[in-house]
Amino acid sequence: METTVPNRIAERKQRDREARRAQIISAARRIAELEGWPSVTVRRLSDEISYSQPVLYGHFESREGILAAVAIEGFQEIGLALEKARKRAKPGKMVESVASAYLEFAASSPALYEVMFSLSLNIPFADAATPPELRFAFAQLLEMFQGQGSKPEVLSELFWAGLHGIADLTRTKRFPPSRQKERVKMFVELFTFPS
Amino acid sequence: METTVPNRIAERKQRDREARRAQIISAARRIAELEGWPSVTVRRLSDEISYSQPVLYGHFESREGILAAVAIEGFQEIGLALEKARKRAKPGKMVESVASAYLEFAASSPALYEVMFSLSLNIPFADAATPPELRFAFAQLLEMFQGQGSKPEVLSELFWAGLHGIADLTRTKRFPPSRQKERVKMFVELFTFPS
DNA sequence: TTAGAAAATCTAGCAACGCTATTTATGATG
DNA sequence: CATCATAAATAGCGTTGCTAGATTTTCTAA
Repeated sequence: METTVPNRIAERKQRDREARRAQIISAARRIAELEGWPSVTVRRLSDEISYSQPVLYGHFESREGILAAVAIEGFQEIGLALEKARKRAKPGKMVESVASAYLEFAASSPALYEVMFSLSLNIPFADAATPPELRFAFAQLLEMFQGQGSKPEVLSELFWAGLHGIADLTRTKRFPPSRQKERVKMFVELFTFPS
Repeated sequence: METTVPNRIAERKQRDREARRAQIISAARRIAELEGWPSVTVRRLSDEISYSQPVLYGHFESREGILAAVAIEGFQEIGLALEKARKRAKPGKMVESVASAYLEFAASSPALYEVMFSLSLNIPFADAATPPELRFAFAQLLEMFQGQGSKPEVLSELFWAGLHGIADLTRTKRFPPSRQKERVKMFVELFTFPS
């Protein structure tokens, strides 16, 4: 009965640690969304959580490691959003529902979306080291095209590419937001096949 | 007959100036392609052209101004490549030809392609201040869908978005290069309509 | 309760960055 | 040759990501 106390202490320490980690990620995300990623500096983050800079490096390898953690959070959220859109869609409206959810996500958190794809992930997607959050998100798109078509893999890749293209070109001001509704409508038609 | 000599001198100076400007852009592009954009520092560039740093600021407002100039060069080149692909395509193969040319461009100069779209251009695309190179490139896509379909504008936007999505997701390792041929084939089918 | 070990945190500073005020060299003109 | 504008270099400012080493805090055990 002597090891229980140290365990409690260790557990509390770990909870504190995790809370602080979450604080860092949350601060990075908030600042990025308000002022852009260049404003997310290590000094600024250390201010934000009221610790000195080296503490951050006890949680993440580098500044980029922090951005990567934010990106993972983003993939988790978009995965859940797509799953919801897919499952709650009215019959025959799945493609439209998922497409809208995707673009809605990208438009409502532009900085988050930006970091999810600007980070040049050195891990190939097919690799075993690919974060499960990323896999789950893509699985939602795959699921959609399981029944129809001959090549669901390739088809969902193209669906993803199209959505990402629209989101990215809108974010970087290449596409006028004014025609967005028309764009989505026609895009959905492209990916809807007669049964 | 006294103003001819100064004129010649002034002309020579301007030629030198333009040559140096071109040198800067070319060095930036080369370094980026070999080592990535973070290696393209102002100090490195000034070394490369054998001038001190402030000279660079006589040509460009900032480091980002240099990247923007490289990006413009990229849009000019992709515009010409797409035009060529469109004009030389065999009958009925225009979509395939242009799509291949686009992806070929992105794959063969990844750093160049990256800077063309990572730079968050604050000028809206439709704006009068939009660089003509960008306009020309998009005009090639617009031209393709002029005859067919009800909304050529929207259709070419979607075509562009799809290609950009494929290029970007391939560049950031989300798409395995192995399936690329299948992807392009199916993509072309999506944008080919029965006449 | 308290001394000492271990863990956590901070201070201070390095090298590299973008950028610029100031000084120095160059080169055309009277 | 002397003058003066122009072109270029030197040197340095403020900020960045990151880290070695000093310092404080926290836990353990006599």
